[in-house]
Amino acid sequence: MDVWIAAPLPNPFTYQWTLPVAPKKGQRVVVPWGRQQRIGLVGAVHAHHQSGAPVEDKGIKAVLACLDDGECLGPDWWQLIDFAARYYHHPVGLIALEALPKALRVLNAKGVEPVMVGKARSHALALSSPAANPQAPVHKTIPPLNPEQQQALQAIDSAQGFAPHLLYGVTGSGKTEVYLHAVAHRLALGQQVLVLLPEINLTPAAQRLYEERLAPHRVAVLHSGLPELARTKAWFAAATGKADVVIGTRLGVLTPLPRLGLVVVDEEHDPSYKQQDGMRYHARDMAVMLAKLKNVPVVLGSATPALESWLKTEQGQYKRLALPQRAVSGARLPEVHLVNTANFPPREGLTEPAMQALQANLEAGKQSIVFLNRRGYAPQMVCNACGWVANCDHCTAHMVWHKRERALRCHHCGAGQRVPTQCPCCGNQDLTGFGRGTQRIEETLAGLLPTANILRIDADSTRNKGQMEDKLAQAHSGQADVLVGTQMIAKGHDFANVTLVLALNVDASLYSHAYRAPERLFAQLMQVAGRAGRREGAATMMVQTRYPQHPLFAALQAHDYERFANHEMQARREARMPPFSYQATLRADHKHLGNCVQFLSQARQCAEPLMDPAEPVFFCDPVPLPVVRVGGVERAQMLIESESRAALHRLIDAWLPMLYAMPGSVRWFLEVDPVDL
DNA sequence: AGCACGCCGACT
DNA sequence: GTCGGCGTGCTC
Repeated sequence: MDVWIAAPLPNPFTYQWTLPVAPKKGQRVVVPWGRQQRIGLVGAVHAHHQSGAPVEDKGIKAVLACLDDGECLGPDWWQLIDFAARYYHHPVGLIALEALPKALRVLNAKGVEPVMVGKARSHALALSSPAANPQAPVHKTIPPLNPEQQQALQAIDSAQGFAPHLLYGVTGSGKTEVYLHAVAHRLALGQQVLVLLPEINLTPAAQRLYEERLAPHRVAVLHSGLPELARTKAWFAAATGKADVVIGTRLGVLTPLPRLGLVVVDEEHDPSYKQQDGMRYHARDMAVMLAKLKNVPVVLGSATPALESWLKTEQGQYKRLALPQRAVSGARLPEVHLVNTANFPPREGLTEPAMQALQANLEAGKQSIVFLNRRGYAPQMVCNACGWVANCDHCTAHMVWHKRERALRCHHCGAGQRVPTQCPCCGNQDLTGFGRGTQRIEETLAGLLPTANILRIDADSTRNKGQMEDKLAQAHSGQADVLVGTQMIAKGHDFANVTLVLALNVDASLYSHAYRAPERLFAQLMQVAGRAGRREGAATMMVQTRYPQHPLFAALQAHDYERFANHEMQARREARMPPFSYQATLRADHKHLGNCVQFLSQARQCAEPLMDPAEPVFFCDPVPLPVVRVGGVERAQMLIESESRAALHRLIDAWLPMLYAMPGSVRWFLEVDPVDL
């Protein structure tokens, strides 16, 4: 019988089955593996094993124990795992075992667990009660749905079988209300719902909301930040069908959900849905496949849909449901002003008009947001005497100065050190920061607006448990006058009193070599613009830029995603870029870049005889990554492209065994549908 | 991925 | 003289 092990190997291992109970696909088993014992998952059960009769084969080791009845990991789940393995060309064993909580995939030090048959395992881990707070559920007034929301809801509720929807609604148009009603509808049918969110930060508020509105239904939350036991419990609640709503980040899509009736992917355009290590899957795409396999509807929601999703609505593959108005009457999208930095040279990163607007908004008792997608105090620390720059020892990158923490930190490998008191090169003590991050803008604003309460929200200031919630509470209560932050402040939060948004440092994304950079910037600016003017009254957004004539800004000023999407789509169509072509990359990592490049060149040579002129697949030259060295490892990659998805995958399928057979110590992996190249 | 074996530098 | 660095090879 086949057993999958968590190892980067394309094939399962074959074992004998000599246990008294019959084997079943999905069962967790303990097998001898080399010098160790490992937990594996039963894959295909060969015909002669069905009866449970032992096989006389001295060369093959036997399964030592079986740990459960395999009920949790049923055929539906395996279909999704198999799909992921085929589509992302990643080993089944790694995908399947890494999708399980650690407690289920790693043997504990005490030795082999007892044989467990039946549902014993799920009872062993008691579920926590649904609502953590015992007080009576608060029933706030639920806003009535406007006609567009009702129409969208109707479409989702009446959907039967697989039906993908794109809920396209401006920020503040009440997408969440539509989700809640659609979820409630499925719960009433006795089904489970999976709700995916792009970031861990967004889960506490969502959990509160769903629990409050859908009580007494049970809500489980799954993300990588949970303590091990909490994650295991939530996984069991989902996998045994005891949880009705599963709110999760991308890993949630790999959880078994036996009663699944609806999938929701909020902010479906968000690049955080793309896993950036291990199996580099896109959780949104996996969610659509999950819905297809389970034959249930799926709702992708966004104010600025990914071009991939938008194209599918144009081609009729997804049904587009539009929410064109803000749900709160009187709430208006902010007026967008562009401040040309050629005319208003910034001082400490801020232009005169921006400063005046912040000052005026403070005096009016309103809140402002300053958006800057760069954390730390300064992205570089330089010596004013000799020009020395603090670089990371392990990466081809500058160290970022974190003034508050008195540290230099590498944002690529995480290495840190104390801030030097003098230049290590010339001994000069005049070391300064070059460029600006959120800490420095916070400091500048504190000087310029001495009476203002300034709050910084970024990955550094919200690292500790509860800090994010604390900061959000201060923002909501009105205690904070100015919120300085990275994209973290742009996502999902509903700040009632924000009437001014200032966006800094956007120019690098306008003419970037990364072809998706404008799409990303537009989505971020639309999203952060959406934080303002959520209640009645006027609101303003200011963008400091050297390129105010860039077409992206015209679309932003008109709050016109469709104009932007049409423009961008046309450019992609003409350049035969995704979504009009399909891509994969082969990445190679090694201590020496030369070995990476050589490996990729050889890999390309291997692929040559596999080429079919009728279905062209193009191999680009191997190139070093923009940041060549990270953590002491140098990296290169090779882009592979085709206008036929099938042709691309056929080629990779034939190529993969050759890659596995290539000698040498270069670490490699394939990435399908890469988002940043 | 682990985990062993194996061959060269700085230490009790 | 060893401890341990990570290169390389194997796992039914």
